[in-house]
Amino acid sequence: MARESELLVVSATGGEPAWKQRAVERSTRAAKLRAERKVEQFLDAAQAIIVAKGTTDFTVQEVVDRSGQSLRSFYQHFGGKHELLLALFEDALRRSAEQIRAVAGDEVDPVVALRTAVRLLFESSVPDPSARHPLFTEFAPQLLVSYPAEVRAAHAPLLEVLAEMTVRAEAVGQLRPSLRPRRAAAMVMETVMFLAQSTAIADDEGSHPITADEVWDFCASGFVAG
Amino acid sequence: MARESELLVVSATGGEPAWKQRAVERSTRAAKLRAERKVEQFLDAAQAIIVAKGTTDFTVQEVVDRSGQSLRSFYQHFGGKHELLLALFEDALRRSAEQIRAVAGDEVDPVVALRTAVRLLFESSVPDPSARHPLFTEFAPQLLVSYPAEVRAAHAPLLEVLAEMTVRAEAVGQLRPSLRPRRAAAMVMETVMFLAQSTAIADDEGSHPITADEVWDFCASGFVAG
DNA sequence: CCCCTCCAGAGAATGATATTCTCTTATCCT
DNA sequence: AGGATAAGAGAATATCATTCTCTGGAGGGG
Repeated sequence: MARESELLVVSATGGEPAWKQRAVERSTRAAKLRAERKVEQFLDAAQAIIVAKGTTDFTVQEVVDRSGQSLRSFYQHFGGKHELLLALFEDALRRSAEQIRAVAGDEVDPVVALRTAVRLLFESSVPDPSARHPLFTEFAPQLLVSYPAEVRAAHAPLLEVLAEMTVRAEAVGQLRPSLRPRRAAAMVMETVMFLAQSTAIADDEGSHPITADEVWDFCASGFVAG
Repeated sequence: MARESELLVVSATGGEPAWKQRAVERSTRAAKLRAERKVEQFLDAAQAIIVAKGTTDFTVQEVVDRSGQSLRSFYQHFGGKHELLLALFEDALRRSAEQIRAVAGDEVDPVVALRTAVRLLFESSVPDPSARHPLFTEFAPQLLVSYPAEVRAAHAPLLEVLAEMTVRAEAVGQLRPSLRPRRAAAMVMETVMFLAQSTAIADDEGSHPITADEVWDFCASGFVAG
């Protein structure tokens, strides 16, 4: 078996022999590229299905069919449907964070930046059948109960953007003194996303449909000093 | 057939004959009682399973077995599993509303009452494996996407309690002027429940676990005048 | 008292999905 | 080229929810 000589070489060089490292690296890189391509095909297919059906109630089979690949391959790249959803969710949140940073990143007044961020986030999070921004919040709740850690990880980029803003706000004395800035950012993020979600429960009679401005108003007077 | 003479009698008396009305009434009342007993057995069984397993991922079969009844009967009393969940959810929220009213109902200062309400609601909503208060919020998200109207209805009693408080707060000038009181109550309710939910996503490293006081603090400075 | 109807128990049948397995074919690396 | 590895096709399995069929029993009307 090669295993033994490998071990000997390893102990001689303190690692893998260079050629092997290179080979493995090349091999894994190629494999990784292939895998990434495949994964993206699955993600694209799922995304397309979601916008087409306006819901996240798709079957794995649909994704497989649409991506022109096989179940076999799907389960080779994803631990299960939940990983696909998580990937989509993560991606959507990452893009949302980027968008926010792009639009509000160089605003000098941190409170103004936060207002922009809250509005954008709210609008991205409201379950809107118009496809521009994928309705990624619809499945977040389900994931939240089953995979809290992963959801937390997915939230990270967004939390980062908001935290930068609340930190700046604190620095210029615009944050209510008793609040830790990151804590405030987390609460704002979750509040905005969840309130956007909750618009689903109340757009029948004229009473409810909460707006981005209301949400901002509600959050803001919770953490803006004064 | 009896049908024809029934119709004659009906047209003669402007309704059912009294004996028949009574009989039907007695019969339907008995049936209703039986149905209620059955329904409660199912609800109790489900409740017990939830606290036993610490999750809402039970099967209908488990509920049926535990309640000592039959699938047949289950679907005779519930339109589906979701109705069972909804019933449980509704019940839990109703009880929570009652509890809040009992504890904070005769507090003169509406802001103090609201603080009590927020704390109680938060503590009832946090997914805590300790069984005292059933962890009813876990399945709310799933229901929210599928049965928004029913969820809205389930929220009603709680919303009512909070709305009474915000209305009183407004009356004594303790509510931020730009906020409509019922709107504020809705946002507070949803924020508290959702933030309690979100504690699930972050109780690993020492950073997160949000407390009831923090949530109160966050909400309060959003709607208390000044 | 007997029959008849309706309720409900037991559990098999169905249907939808996720997940795994088997066999075979294509692809890539050395 | 040759061997490993990925991947396609799709059957098999597992898990549930939901429905169906058959059956027994209890209560009420004749």
